[in-house]
Amino acid sequence: MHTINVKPPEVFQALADSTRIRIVRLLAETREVACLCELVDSLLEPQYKLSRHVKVLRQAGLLSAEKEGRWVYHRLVEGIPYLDRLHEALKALPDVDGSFARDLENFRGRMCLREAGRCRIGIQTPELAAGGE
Amino acid sequence: MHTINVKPPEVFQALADSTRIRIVRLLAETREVACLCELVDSLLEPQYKLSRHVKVLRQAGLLSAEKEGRWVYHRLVEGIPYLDRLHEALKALPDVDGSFARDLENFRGRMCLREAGRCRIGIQTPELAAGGE
DNA sequence: TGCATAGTTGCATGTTAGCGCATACATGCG
DNA sequence: CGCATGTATGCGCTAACATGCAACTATGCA
Repeated sequence: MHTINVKPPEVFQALADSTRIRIVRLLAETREVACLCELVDSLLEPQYKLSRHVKVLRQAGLLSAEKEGRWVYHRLVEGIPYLDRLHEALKALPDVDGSFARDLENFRGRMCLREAGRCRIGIQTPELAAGGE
Repeated sequence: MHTINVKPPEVFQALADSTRIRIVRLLAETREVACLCELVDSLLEPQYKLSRHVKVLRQAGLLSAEKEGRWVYHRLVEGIPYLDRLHEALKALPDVDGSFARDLENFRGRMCLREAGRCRIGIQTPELAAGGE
């Protein structure tokens, strides 16, 4: 079910967007699993937007998704040599304006709201649930 | 003169094209320097096309160029952590259809035509010099 | 069974990107 | 100087992409 066919341009194309880089970078740095609403509260981007970006990453073979009740948890696909090295490259990216540090801080704070290791609340910034800021 | 400002999306965008991946992969694998006509004869793509792609890679900070008479030699930018890891990722890419092996073979063959380590001939496939195949 | 909520997706739109063609620029040689 | 040759680029076209809006699906709880 997972990427048997590797299309390099598609993989890099998937990372050719700042929002998608933020998502992957967050998951690469923390090696965590995250549902969509946790990503929304971390990146402070509209839900439909992140939903679509996550889909692109999944289709490129970078992420895998696992449904759990109403929530869908996303994680990095690991164990594939060129992907693992790509993650290393992402972790080595500089954070000139500190925007990634902010994402990371939001994410860690959001993780604290989990119960029994799972997300039990929804989006905490309502105006992002349907778009707009 | 070199990339002081790092824009991650731009870097990955530069690799989000099969032709550009072929170029970078060739240079990463061989750690060689190559002029444009050598790339044309290796990838068998029109000259104007590779010229433009090389420009994109240069602007993204992945390649550096050095003019030498009529020839312009291109090389990988090395020594920057996230770029070096990106090269590792590229070298770890699978070559399912053997197309990269072909590029590599063409490239090595073309290198044999150098005199004193420099390219002294032009494009050997005339129909590619101005485009068309 | 009905509602709230997590997540997905069709549509319209503005923007960007790659390509082929032709042409222009730059350098070296006779 | 003028031509041959390696390289770069403006133009027009077409296709792909990111986004906002709104509607839709899916799951759990009262």
